[in-house]
Amino acid sequence: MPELPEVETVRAGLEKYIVGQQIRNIETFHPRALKPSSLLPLSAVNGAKINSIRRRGKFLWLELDREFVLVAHLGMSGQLLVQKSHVKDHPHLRARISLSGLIKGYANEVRFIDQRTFGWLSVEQVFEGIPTSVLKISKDPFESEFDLRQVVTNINRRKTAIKPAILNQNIISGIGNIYADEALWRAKIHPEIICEDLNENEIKKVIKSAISIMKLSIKAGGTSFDEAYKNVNGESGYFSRSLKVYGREGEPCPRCRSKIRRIAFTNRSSHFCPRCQR
DNA sequence: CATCGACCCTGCGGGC
DNA sequence: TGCCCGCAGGGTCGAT
Repeated sequence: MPELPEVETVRAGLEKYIVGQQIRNIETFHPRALKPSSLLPLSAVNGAKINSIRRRGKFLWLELDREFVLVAHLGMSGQLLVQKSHVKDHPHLRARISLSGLIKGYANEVRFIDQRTFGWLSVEQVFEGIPTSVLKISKDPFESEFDLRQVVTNINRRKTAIKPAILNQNIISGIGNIYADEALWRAKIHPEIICEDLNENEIKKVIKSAISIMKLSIKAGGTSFDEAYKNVNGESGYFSRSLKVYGREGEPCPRCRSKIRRIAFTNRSSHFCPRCQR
Protein backbone atom coordinates (compact mmCIF):
# COMPACT_ATOMS: atom_id res chain seq x y z
CA MET A 1 0.00 0.00 0.00
CA PRO A 2 2.62 2.56 0.81
CA GLU A 3 4.11 4.29 -2.22
CA LEU A 4 7.02 6.72 -2.28
CA PRO A 5 5.31 9.57 -0.36
CA GLU A 6 4.14 7.25 2.41
CA VAL A 7 7.54 5.56 2.71
CA GLU A 8 9.23 8.97 2.72
CA THR A 9 6.92 10.07 5.54
CA VAL A 10 8.01 7.01 7.51
CA ARG A 11 11.68 7.62 6.66
CA ALA A 12 11.51 11.21 7.88
CA GLY A 13 9.79 10.08 11.06
CA LEU A 14 12.45 7.48 11.79
CA GLU A 15 15.16 10.02 11.05
CA LYS A 16 13.65 12.37 13.59
CA TYR A 17 13.31 9.77 16.32
CA ILE A 18 15.90 7.02 16.06
CA VAL A 19 19.09 8.34 14.43
CA GLY A 20 21.88 8.09 17.00
CA GLN A 21 20.11 5.30 18.86
CA GLN A 22 21.59 1.88 19.43
CA ILE A 23 19.71 -1.33 18.58
CA ARG A 24 19.51 -3.56 21.62
CA ASN A 25 17.59 -6.48 20.15
CA ILE A 26 15.19 -7.48 17.37
CA GLU A 27 12.47 -10.07 17.87
CA THR A 28 10.29 -11.47 15.09
CA PHE A 29 6.82 -12.89 15.55
CA HIS A 30 6.15 -14.18 12.05
CA PRO A 31 8.39 -16.26 9.74
CA ARG A 32 7.82 -13.91 6.81
CA ALA A 33 9.08 -10.86 8.72
CA LEU A 34 12.63 -11.87 7.76
CA LYS A 35 13.33 -11.91 4.03
CA PRO A 36 14.59 -15.41 3.15
CA SER A 37 17.54 -13.97 1.22
CA SER A 38 18.77 -11.98 4.22
CA LEU A 39 22.56 -12.17 4.40
CA LEU A 40 22.49 -12.62 8.16
CA PRO A 41 19.93 -13.21 10.89
CA LEU A 42 18.48 -10.06 12.43
CA SER A 43 20.51 -10.65 15.58
CA ALA A 44 23.51 -9.45 13.54
CA VAL A 45 22.44 -5.86 14.09
CA ASN A 46 22.28 -6.15 17.89
CA GLY A 47 24.46 -3.46 19.42
CA ALA A 48 24.69 -1.44 16.20
CA LYS A 49 24.31 2.32 16.23
CA ILE A 50 21.86 3.85 13.74
CA ASN A 51 23.67 6.46 11.65
CA SER A 52 21.00 7.43 9.15
CA ILE A 53 17.74 6.38 7.49
CA ARG A 54 17.76 6.13 3.72
CA ARG A 55 15.21 5.42 1.02
CA ARG A 56 15.05 4.64 -2.67
CA GLY A 57 11.58 4.29 -4.16
CA LYS A 58 9.57 2.23 -1.67
CA PHE A 59 12.63 0.61 -0.04
CA LEU A 60 13.89 1.89 3.28
CA TRP A 61 17.12 1.12 5.13
CA LEU A 62 19.00 1.93 8.30
CA GLU A 63 22.69 2.72 7.91
CA LEU A 64 24.60 1.34 10.87
CA ASP A 65 28.12 1.48 12.25
CA ARG A 66 28.59 -1.90 10.51
CA GLU A 67 29.51 -3.29 7.11
CA PHE A 68 25.85 -4.13 6.50
CA VAL A 69 22.50 -2.35 6.74
CA LEU A 70 18.99 -3.21 7.92
CA VAL A 71 16.56 -2.99 4.99
CA ALA A 72 12.77 -2.72 5.34
CA HIS A 73 10.03 -2.97 2.76
CA LEU A 74 6.47 -2.24 3.86
CA GLY A 75 4.76 -4.27 1.13
CA MET A 76 1.02 -3.63 0.95
CA SER A 77 0.21 -3.12 4.60
CA GLY A 78 3.40 -2.56 6.57
CA GLN A 79 3.85 0.08 9.24
CA LEU A 80 6.80 1.11 11.38
CA LEU A 81 5.64 2.66 14.62
CA VAL A 82 7.76 4.34 17.29
CA GLN A 83 6.24 3.20 20.58
CA LYS A 84 6.77 2.78 24.27
CA SER A 85 7.44 -0.77 25.44
CA HIS A 86 4.39 -0.89 27.70
CA VAL A 87 1.95 -0.27 24.80
CA LYS A 88 -0.04 -3.43 24.10
CA ASP A 89 1.13 -5.51 21.13
CA HIS A 90 -0.89 -5.13 17.94
CA PRO A 91 -2.34 -8.44 16.60
CA HIS A 92 -0.31 -7.97 13.41
CA LEU A 93 2.95 -7.20 15.16
CA ARG A 94 5.63 -8.95 13.06
CA ALA A 95 8.84 -7.61 14.58
CA ARG A 96 10.05 -5.46 17.46
CA ILE A 97 13.25 -3.44 17.33
CA SER A 98 14.21 -2.59 20.89
CA LEU A 99 16.56 0.33 21.39
CA SER A 100 19.06 0.87 24.16
CA GLY A 101 18.06 4.40 25.02
CA LEU A 102 14.85 6.33 25.27
CA ILE A 103 13.64 7.96 22.05
CA LYS A 104 13.07 11.67 22.70
CA GLY A 105 12.90 10.76 26.36
CA TYR A 106 9.99 8.34 26.27
CA ALA A 107 9.58 5.65 23.57
CA ASN A 108 12.12 2.86 23.13
CA GLU A 109 10.85 0.55 20.38
CA VAL A 110 10.18 0.51 16.67
CA ARG A 111 7.41 -1.94 15.85
CA PHE A 112 6.86 -3.52 12.46
CA ILE A 113 3.16 -4.20 11.95
CA ASP A 114 1.94 -5.87 8.77
CA GLN A 115 -1.46 -7.42 8.25
CA ARG A 116 -0.82 -9.06 4.89
CA THR A 117 2.81 -10.03 5.53
CA PHE A 118 4.10 -8.87 2.16
CA GLY A 119 6.55 -6.61 3.95
CA TRP A 120 9.91 -7.77 5.33
CA LEU A 121 13.17 -6.90 7.02
CA SER A 122 16.61 -8.09 5.96
CA VAL A 123 20.27 -7.60 6.69
CA GLU A 124 22.20 -6.76 3.55
CA GLN A 125 25.53 -5.74 2.14
CA VAL A 126 25.82 -2.41 0.40
CA PHE A 127 27.48 -1.53 -2.88
CA GLU A 128 28.30 2.15 -3.21
CA GLY A 129 25.81 2.83 -0.47
CA ILE A 130 22.95 0.82 -1.96
CA PRO A 131 21.73 -2.46 -0.38
CA THR A 132 21.66 -5.63 -2.52
CA SER A 133 17.88 -5.85 -2.85
CA VAL A 134 17.67 -2.18 -3.81
CA LEU A 135 20.24 -2.50 -6.58
CA LYS A 136 17.57 -4.20 -8.68
CA ILE A 137 15.36 -1.13 -8.90
CA SER A 138 15.94 2.15 -10.67
CA LYS A 139 16.52 5.55 -9.05
CA ASP A 140 13.51 7.45 -7.82
CA PRO A 141 12.73 10.96 -9.09
CA PHE A 142 13.82 12.66 -5.87
CA GLU A 143 17.42 11.48 -6.18
CA SER A 144 19.83 14.06 -7.51
CA GLU A 145 21.18 11.64 -10.16
CA PHE A 146 17.69 10.86 -11.45
CA ASP A 147 17.79 11.20 -15.24
CA LEU A 148 14.41 12.23 -16.63
CA ARG A 149 15.54 12.13 -20.27
CA GLN A 150 16.81 8.59 -19.92
CA VAL A 151 13.58 7.42 -18.27
CA VAL A 152 11.50 9.02 -21.02
CA THR A 153 13.60 7.37 -23.74
CA ASN A 154 13.36 4.03 -21.99
CA ILE A 155 9.57 4.21 -21.72
CA ASN A 156 9.20 5.39 -25.29
CA ARG A 157 10.80 2.16 -26.57
CA ARG A 158 8.30 -0.09 -24.78
CA LYS A 159 5.43 -2.04 -26.31
CA THR A 160 3.38 -2.17 -23.11
CA ALA A 161 0.75 0.26 -21.96
CA ILE A 162 1.95 3.42 -20.25
CA LYS A 163 0.53 2.55 -16.84
CA PRO A 164 2.45 -0.69 -16.27
CA ALA A 165 5.55 1.11 -17.55
CA ILE A 166 5.41 3.81 -14.87
CA LEU A 167 4.67 1.14 -12.25
CA ASN A 168 7.75 -0.81 -13.34
CA GLN A 169 10.30 -0.18 -10.59
CA ASN A 170 13.13 -1.12 -12.96
CA ILE A 171 12.36 1.94 -15.10
CA ILE A 172 11.51 4.49 -12.39
CA SER A 173 10.96 3.61 -8.74
CA GLY A 174 8.49 4.93 -6.19
CA ILE A 175 5.28 5.21 -8.22
CA GLY A 176 2.46 2.87 -7.18
CA ASN A 177 -1.15 2.39 -8.23
CA ILE A 178 -2.54 5.59 -6.67
CA TYR A 179 0.05 8.02 -8.00
CA ALA A 180 0.12 6.29 -11.39
CA ASP A 181 -3.60 6.95 -11.86
CA GLU A 182 -3.27 10.51 -10.55
CA ALA A 183 -0.29 11.28 -12.80
CA LEU A 184 -2.03 9.93 -15.91
CA TRP A 185 -5.13 11.99 -15.15
CA ARG A 186 -3.09 15.14 -14.66
CA ALA A 187 -1.20 14.52 -17.92
CA LYS A 188 -4.46 13.62 -19.73
CA ILE A 189 -3.13 10.27 -20.90
CA HIS A 190 -5.23 7.09 -21.00
CA PRO A 191 -3.60 4.32 -18.95
CA GLU A 192 -3.80 1.76 -21.77
CA ILE A 193 -2.04 3.77 -24.46
CA ILE A 194 1.04 1.94 -25.73
CA CYS A 195 4.30 3.68 -24.82
CA GLU A 196 5.59 3.58 -28.40
CA ASP A 197 2.51 5.46 -29.55
CA LEU A 198 3.16 8.40 -27.23
CA ASN A 199 5.66 11.15 -27.98
CA GLU A 200 8.46 12.18 -25.64
CA ASN A 201 6.65 15.27 -24.43
CA GLU A 202 3.61 13.28 -23.42
CA ILE A 203 5.72 10.78 -21.48
CA LYS A 204 7.69 13.60 -19.90
CA LYS A 205 4.43 15.19 -18.82
CA VAL A 206 3.30 11.96 -17.13
CA ILE A 207 6.54 11.65 -15.16
CA LYS A 208 6.60 15.32 -14.22
CA SER A 209 2.99 15.03 -13.07
CA ALA A 210 3.87 12.06 -10.89
CA ILE A 211 6.72 14.03 -9.35
CA SER A 212 4.52 17.08 -8.61
CA ILE A 213 1.77 14.96 -7.09
CA MET A 214 4.17 12.97 -4.93
CA LYS A 215 5.79 16.20 -3.69
CA LEU A 216 2.40 17.53 -2.64
CA SER A 217 1.56 14.23 -0.97
CA ILE A 218 4.78 14.22 1.04
CA LYS A 219 3.85 17.69 2.31
CA ALA A 220 0.46 16.33 3.38
CA GLY A 221 1.99 13.35 5.16
CA GLY A 222 0.98 10.83 2.48
CA THR A 223 -2.31 9.19 1.55
CA SER A 224 -4.39 7.32 4.15
CA PHE A 225 -7.80 5.80 3.46
CA ASP A 226 -8.23 3.83 6.65
CA GLU A 227 -6.26 2.24 9.46
CA ALA A 228 -3.83 0.73 7.00
CA TYR A 229 -1.39 3.58 6.48
CA LYS A 230 0.16 5.41 9.40
CA ASN A 231 3.28 7.44 10.03
CA VAL A 232 5.70 6.44 12.81
CA ASN A 233 3.44 8.15 15.35
CA GLY A 234 0.40 6.21 14.19
CA GLU A 235 -1.12 9.26 12.47
CA SER A 236 -2.85 9.33 9.06
CA GLY A 237 -1.82 11.60 6.17
CA TYR A 238 -4.18 14.03 4.51
CA PHE A 239 -3.51 13.55 0.80
CA SER A 240 -6.52 11.29 0.10
CA ARG A 241 -8.72 14.40 -0.04
CA SER A 242 -6.55 15.73 -2.87
CA LEU A 243 -6.88 12.65 -5.07
CA LYS A 244 -8.66 13.44 -8.34
CA VAL A 245 -9.50 9.97 -9.69
CA TYR A 246 -8.16 7.17 -7.49
CA GLY A 247 -11.01 5.55 -5.59
CA ARG A 248 -13.51 7.96 -7.17
CA GLU A 249 -15.33 5.71 -9.63
CA GLY A 250 -18.65 7.31 -10.60
CA GLU A 251 -17.74 10.73 -9.23
CA PRO A 252 -17.42 13.69 -11.59
CA CYS A 253 -14.03 14.45 -13.11
CA PRO A 254 -12.73 17.64 -11.42
CA ARG A 255 -11.84 19.01 -14.89
CA CYS A 256 -14.79 18.14 -17.13
CA ARG A 257 -17.45 16.61 -14.83
CA SER A 258 -17.61 13.34 -16.79
CA LYS A 259 -17.99 10.26 -14.63
CA ILE A 260 -14.71 8.72 -13.50
CA ARG A 261 -14.37 5.14 -14.69
CA ARG A 262 -12.65 2.20 -13.10
CA ILE A 263 -11.32 -0.65 -15.21
CA ALA A 264 -9.41 -3.76 -14.23
CA PHE A 265 -6.27 -4.36 -16.22
CA THR A 266 -3.00 -6.13 -15.56
CA ASN A 267 -4.65 -7.40 -12.38
CA ARG A 268 -5.13 -3.95 -10.85
CA SER A 269 -7.71 -1.20 -10.89
CA SER A 270 -7.22 1.89 -13.00
CA HIS A 271 -9.25 5.03 -12.47
CA PHE A 272 -9.47 7.61 -15.23
CA CYS A 273 -11.66 10.16 -16.94
CA PRO A 274 -12.95 8.74 -20.24
CA ARG A 275 -13.26 12.23 -21.71
CA CYS A 276 -10.01 13.90 -20.59
CA GLN A 277 -7.87 10.82 -21.09
CA ARG A 278 -8.21 9.40 -24.59
C1' DC B 1 15.84 -8.62 -22.68
C1' DA B 2 10.66 -7.63 -22.25
C1' DT B 3 6.19 -9.07 -21.03
C1' DC B 4 2.56 -11.59 -18.75
C1' DG B 5 0.24 -14.33 -15.43
C1' DA B 6 0.31 -16.67 -11.14
C1' DC B 7 1.46 -16.34 -6.63
C1' DC B 8 2.53 -14.73 -1.98
C1' DC B 9 -1.19 -13.15 2.48
C1' DT B 10 -5.20 -11.31 5.62
C1' DG B 11 -9.38 -9.01 6.29
C1' DC B 12 -13.12 -6.10 4.75
C1' DG B 13 -17.58 -5.03 2.60
C1' DG B 14 -21.27 -6.25 -0.56
C1' DG B 15 -24.52 -9.45 -2.57
C1' DC B 16 -27.18 -13.35 -1.89
C1' DT C 1 -26.59 -14.88 10.28
C1' DG C 2 -23.45 -16.94 7.25
C1' DC C 3 -20.96 -17.71 3.03
C1' DC C 4 -18.69 -16.53 -1.13
C1' DC C 5 -16.70 -13.24 -4.02
C1' DG C 6 -14.08 -9.36 -5.28
C1' DC C 7 -10.99 -6.16 -3.73
C1' DA C 8 -6.85 -3.80 -1.42
C1' DG C 9 -1.59 1.22 -1.90
C1' DG C 10 3.55 -4.41 -2.83
C1' DG C 11 7.13 -7.40 -5.20
C1' DT C 12 8.94 -11.99 -7.19
C1' DC C 13 9.19 -15.84 -10.08
C1' DG C 14 8.91 -18.79 -14.08
C1' DA C 15 7.21 -19.44 -18.76
C1' DT C 16 7.13 -17.60 -23.25
